[in-house]
Amino acid sequence: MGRAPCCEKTGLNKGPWTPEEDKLLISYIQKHGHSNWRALPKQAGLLRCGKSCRLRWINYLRPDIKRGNFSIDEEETIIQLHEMLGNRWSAIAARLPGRTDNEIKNVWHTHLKKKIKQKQYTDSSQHVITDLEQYSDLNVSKLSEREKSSNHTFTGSVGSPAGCVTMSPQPSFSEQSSSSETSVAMAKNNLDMLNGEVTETCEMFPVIDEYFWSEHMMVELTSNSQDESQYTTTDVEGPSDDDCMGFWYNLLINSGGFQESL
DNA sequence: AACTCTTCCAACCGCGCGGCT
DNA sequence: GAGCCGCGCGGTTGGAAGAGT
Repeated sequence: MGRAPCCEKTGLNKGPWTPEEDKLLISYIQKHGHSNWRALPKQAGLLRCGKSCRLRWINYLRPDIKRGNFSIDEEETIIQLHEMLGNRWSAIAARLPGRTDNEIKNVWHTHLKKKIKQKQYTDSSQHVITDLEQYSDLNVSKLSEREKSSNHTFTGSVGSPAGCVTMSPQPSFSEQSSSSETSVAMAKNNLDMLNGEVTETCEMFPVIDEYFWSEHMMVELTSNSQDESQYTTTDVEGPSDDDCMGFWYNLLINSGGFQESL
């Protein structure tokens, strides 16, 4: 049996707060404070659960909330604090007066993460190509053969072992090796997989994508991969399809892969 | 103008922790 | 020590708004 719900759900409002509800909550807290969130909605005449009231107050109605866009300084502070503290949003919020953990979390996921990825992409793209040069026997034509024989399309992230259909949870960039070992290991795993030495799902090798250029960069290698138009990207945040394809070609050309196809 | 896609953010959900009995 | 309860946290989601076609 699971844990009992935090409040009686039936008959309670959910979703966006109305101005009337806001008024009720503000005036109640101004008069009585919020010593007991669970009892508060009833006493304030609100058809909400205590948890919802607390969230509304903390994230939106509190008088010391600073609204509006984050300044550059605030963004840099968040990035620095995130490096130190990780996803401890409340701890980060405690160091940014007027900002809430929820707001910081949202800003991180919508703006800052991309910003960092973009920077890391610029910084790291060159060494990955160099690493793959060392693994120039990665022969992607084997992939085409396997695709033909298995009659299906391999889909994988750039940098992940080819044919890796199931994406495993990704370590954060800080947890990944930033050295050449990672990309060489990935390239080796590609080859091993093509040689049938590993299974098609892979758990151990991190992909470049998450903190490399975008969160969900996927490159589909279709069975007739000679056709340039068959390289497509989906759910891309960041570089355009053209950018991705250019980069992908660079990887293959530099690593000696796809020479037959090209 | 109409439709689709993407982005953003307020709000929800489930879990863990600590205090109390 | 066990069980309950309330609170706080972090992850996730739904839908509105904006951008693109």
